[in-house]
Amino acid sequence: MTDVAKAAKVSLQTVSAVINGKPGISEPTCERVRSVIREFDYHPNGFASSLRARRSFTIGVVIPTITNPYFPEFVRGLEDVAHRKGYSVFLCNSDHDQSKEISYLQLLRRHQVAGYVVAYGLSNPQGDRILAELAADGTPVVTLGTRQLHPRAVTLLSDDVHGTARITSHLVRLGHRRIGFISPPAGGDVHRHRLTGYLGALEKGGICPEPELIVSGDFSVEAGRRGAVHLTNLSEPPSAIVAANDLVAIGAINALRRIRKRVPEDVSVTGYDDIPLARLFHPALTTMAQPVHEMGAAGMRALLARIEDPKLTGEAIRFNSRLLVRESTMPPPDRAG
Amino acid sequence: MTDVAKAAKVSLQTVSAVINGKPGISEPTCERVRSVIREFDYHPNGFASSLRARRSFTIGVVIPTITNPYFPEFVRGLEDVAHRKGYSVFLCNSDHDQSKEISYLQLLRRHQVAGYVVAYGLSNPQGDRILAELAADGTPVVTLGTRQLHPRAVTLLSDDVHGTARITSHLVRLGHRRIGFISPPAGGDVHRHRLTGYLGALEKGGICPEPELIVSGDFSVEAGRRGAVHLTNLSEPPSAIVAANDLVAIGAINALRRIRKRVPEDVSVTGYDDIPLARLFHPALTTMAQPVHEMGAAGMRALLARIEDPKLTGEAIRFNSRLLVRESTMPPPDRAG
DNA sequence: TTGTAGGCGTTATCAC
DNA sequence: GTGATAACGCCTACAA
Repeated sequence: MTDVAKAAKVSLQTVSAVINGKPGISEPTCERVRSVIREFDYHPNGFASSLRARRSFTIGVVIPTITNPYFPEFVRGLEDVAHRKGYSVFLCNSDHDQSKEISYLQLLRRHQVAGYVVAYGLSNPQGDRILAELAADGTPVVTLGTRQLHPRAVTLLSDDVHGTARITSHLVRLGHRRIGFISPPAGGDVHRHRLTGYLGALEKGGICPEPELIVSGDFSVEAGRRGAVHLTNLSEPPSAIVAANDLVAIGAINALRRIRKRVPEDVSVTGYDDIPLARLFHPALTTMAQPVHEMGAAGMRALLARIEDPKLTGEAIRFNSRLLVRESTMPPPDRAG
Repeated sequence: MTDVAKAAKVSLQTVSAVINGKPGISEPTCERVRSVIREFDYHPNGFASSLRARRSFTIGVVIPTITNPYFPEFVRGLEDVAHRKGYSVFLCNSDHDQSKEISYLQLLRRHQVAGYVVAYGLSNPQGDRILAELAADGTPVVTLGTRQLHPRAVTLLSDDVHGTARITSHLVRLGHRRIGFISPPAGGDVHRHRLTGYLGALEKGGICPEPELIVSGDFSVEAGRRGAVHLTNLSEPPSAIVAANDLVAIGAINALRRIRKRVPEDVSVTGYDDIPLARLFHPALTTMAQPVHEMGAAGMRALLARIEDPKLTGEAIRFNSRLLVRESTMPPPDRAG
């Protein structure tokens, strides 16, 4: 920068002003500086400026895994608004690994990111503590999850209880009485909420829940496979399966097909999330659509608002999911069920 | 850090040495410093250290869109090895937008990333120039694409010509004579290579290519839909379709299903890439599997090697794709064709 | 508008 | 092992 200033015969501060588009520089000077910058192929050093300014324009984002198509959509939502406001996103995959999540959080802290977005930090006490500390210190924090970590943090809440109740009820109304449930990872809040919704819907339909119909899983295709196999091996297999998400549903349908069960004729299967491929799948998935992209966008808007104005308090933003009835569900083969 | 040094009654440099795990510090001192760090809840400032050390441990990665499941796999490959060596990844979605790609490249340069990985910078002259400059200056650059940008850059090459020839030949051997082609974005190298492969396979099979069977598209589901509709509306529709990738194939199959064409009974469809869902789809996709994760891992290994030893020269790493015959292809309905 | 001085939090380089 | 001291590249002030 010093060289540029010399070559353009202006002061250092003028160069700085030109680079940062500050007012008070005459047009010809401005142009001359710019041309020298091009000529020297000069590029400002972000470290130095962030160090000095004590602020950065990058947002740290931690998600479990970019490999579940749900998250790319969410990240796009975040990015779209961040980029529009001149911020960029530092994305980290925790891979459902608590220690990795923590090490990324520390990495982000070293990078002095301006704010944090953490999606489904799966009941990680240490990680939660770090985030709560951060929030307490006034660093803007947004979480995608089930509960508010700290009064100053923003939480993106999805209506898991209601959503699961909704899709289970859809099955009940169709006439299903034995409805299997492949659950989210045990121990997490999502698991608890979803289970509550499922049980509530059964109760409302006058169906007595059977423990053997509830199989524990996670959010992977593999969990869907295993769950479906397990459920069909029951002496009295279910006529419908509520899967933890679309990936699980796809895994379940796949396993079912292998053992010559037709979906939905023999057994209905529901997903959750409405990933882009859900409607393209065959059979197209009946699922609860979450406004993922919008959740990301709203989360980033809330985060940036708090970066610009640190006095803003925390809040919980609720998002409603929508039941999408497609091809993977129908009345049970035996309506007498 | 100064505070920590004072409180632990040691010199600044000792604290620095402890943080960076440098040798030459006695165990008790080390422990004392660490405990003070914890007590103060001190966190090193990455800007300052990168500024001073003139190096950073982050790698800039630019991909077209995280929304195509091909890229998450690639990114995971990159990340897995980067993380293992203490580097982190700064991920940017160019969204197939040239100006966005350039602005991200500049952003990364400001962030002084230690190296660049750019995937399919789709024939962006300005972007190519920036990368070539970077490579010329000795900054490690890895591209995933079709040609080497600069003798010092590393290029991850996939065998598009051969791969497309391979999968087209598969269709020819099955007895197909009219084979549609939904192409990658026109004008790009991938387009040219794939087309070459397709035409070569036809020629080898003694089939005269028909321009009307070649429809231009891109890498989206929508392109598959449009392409399939267009092809089936031909007076003599093809009995098989070679799609640009799995997403396109899925779009095509979907459109076909809507107009009551069965896949593969009425028309065979092939994909490319073998995204995770390809084998789960119904019908499971016949496709060319690219070793995407390995490509990412190898790319990052090559990049880190060049960061550690700048004298290393560029190279081209070739990856072979594998034909995976699954359910979406079979002989044409009318073998007389 | 310009020049100069000082400091952001580290690390490198000395001599001790 | 330690303690000073000088950068790293940029920004803010303040006086000119």
